[in-house]
Amino acid sequence: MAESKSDIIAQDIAAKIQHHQFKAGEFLPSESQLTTLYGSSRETVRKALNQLTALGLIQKIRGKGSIVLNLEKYSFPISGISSFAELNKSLGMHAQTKVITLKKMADMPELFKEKFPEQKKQAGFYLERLRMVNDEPAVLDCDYLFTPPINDLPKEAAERSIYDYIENELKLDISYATKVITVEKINNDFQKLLQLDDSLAVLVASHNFLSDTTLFQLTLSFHNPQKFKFTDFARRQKIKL
Amino acid sequence: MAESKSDIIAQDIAAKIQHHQFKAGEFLPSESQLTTLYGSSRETVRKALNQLTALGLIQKIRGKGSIVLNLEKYSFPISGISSFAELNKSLGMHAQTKVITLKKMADMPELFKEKFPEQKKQAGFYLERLRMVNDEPAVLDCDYLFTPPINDLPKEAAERSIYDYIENELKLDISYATKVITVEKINNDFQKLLQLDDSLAVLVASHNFLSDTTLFQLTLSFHNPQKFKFTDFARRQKIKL
DNA sequence: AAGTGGTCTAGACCACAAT
DNA sequence: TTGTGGTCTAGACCACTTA
Repeated sequence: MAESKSDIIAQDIAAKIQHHQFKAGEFLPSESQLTTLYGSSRETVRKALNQLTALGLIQKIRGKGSIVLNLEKYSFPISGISSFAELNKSLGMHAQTKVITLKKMADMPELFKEKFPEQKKQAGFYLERLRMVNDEPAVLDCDYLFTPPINDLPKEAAERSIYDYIENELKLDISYATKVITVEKINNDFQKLLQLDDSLAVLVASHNFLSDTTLFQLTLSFHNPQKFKFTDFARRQKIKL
Repeated sequence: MAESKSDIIAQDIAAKIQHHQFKAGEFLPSESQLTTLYGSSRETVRKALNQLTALGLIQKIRGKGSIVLNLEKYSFPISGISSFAELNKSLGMHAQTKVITLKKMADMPELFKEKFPEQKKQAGFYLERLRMVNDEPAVLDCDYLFTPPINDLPKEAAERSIYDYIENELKLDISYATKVITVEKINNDFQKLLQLDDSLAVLVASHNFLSDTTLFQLTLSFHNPQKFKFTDFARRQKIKL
């Protein structure tokens, strides 16, 4: 992946925090110590530490040092764009994916036209998957992947991880996403699939982009409200918008 | 405030994007141009651009330039720790805050003990506020502010903005927060206050910290599900956790 | 006074895009 | 080849904490 030196340092320190080699509440080695430890310049070390700060792994305190934050205590943040497959791996849940629909279409299905009215007609793949956690339906994921740049989508990729397929097979660079979380009424079919008593579900709607700003995927995730949990780590904004 | 040079540059460019002086889909001046424009080194300009990248205002493309992203199109992200008062200002909604309860306590109310069972007994201020948007109840905010470091909390501050009070009067440095969003049943009192037909509400529970990692505030925000909307901008994670 | 993080600089070299 | 962003460096100076 051509990782930079600062990424490697960040990765290494992150792993050591995860494995409690650096413990919560304690200080990391000082920047000058890390500089000699990793054989790099101070700015490079600082770049790595800034990544960890943004993730909520550490907090830097001027004059004192970088303290390791207690993640587990406040429910660990799952931010960034994470796919379902990746989520399972990092948490250790018994999860399963059932592909309900996978088909090529000349235009988006009605559901997407309704939820994303600003989108123009475009060919793509429609994918519907039910996510089971501990053998109970938890999430219904509906994806629409635009056909350029996604020209093919094998069923195996849909069952395993489309992000892995897109990044490693198609060599596309997934970069960022905008997400909107709301509570909505859903249709009977979906209600049955999710085995809900009520018609209300949590909807996470997202636009997903490549690094060249191409919109390549729209997603509608319908969550069982009882099982829905979204955690976030946020730093106070310096820049006023 | 002691703003750094890179913060000023970031602020300035952000403002120009907001005012459409730099338009969505177009490129910013190149880094070397910005360097001469702001009379700073390239690394300082890059630091500013990195902030804008993290916020989702721009996307950098190697060999081409930094492109301004279209925020409005995909519902503008309100991330970071934002207070209700600040939110109103940046969006332009007619909003109002009614203080229902404000009292000093020797220990947390039952509701907080239930939702934050890991917390020990500690004195503080309990604050209950109803947020009205367009004259309809939208959010019920319940706060518990620990008494060190919050030793006093005037009613005016609660009505206006406790964050403004904490930062500008008490001179404390609010730094980060962890948030968890779930859907929960609420009690009858809250249901009436929010004028809900159903007993389900969206709960945003947060731990709020100062820059020295002190936990100073717990918040339980109960949202009317019909009016709830949470938007997020997320970049793909390089570091695996 | 010594150690820590915060900021800024000037310059170097690389990778990629456009021509 | 030229211009763009990506990374790294060595050094400087400042602000804060601790002793």
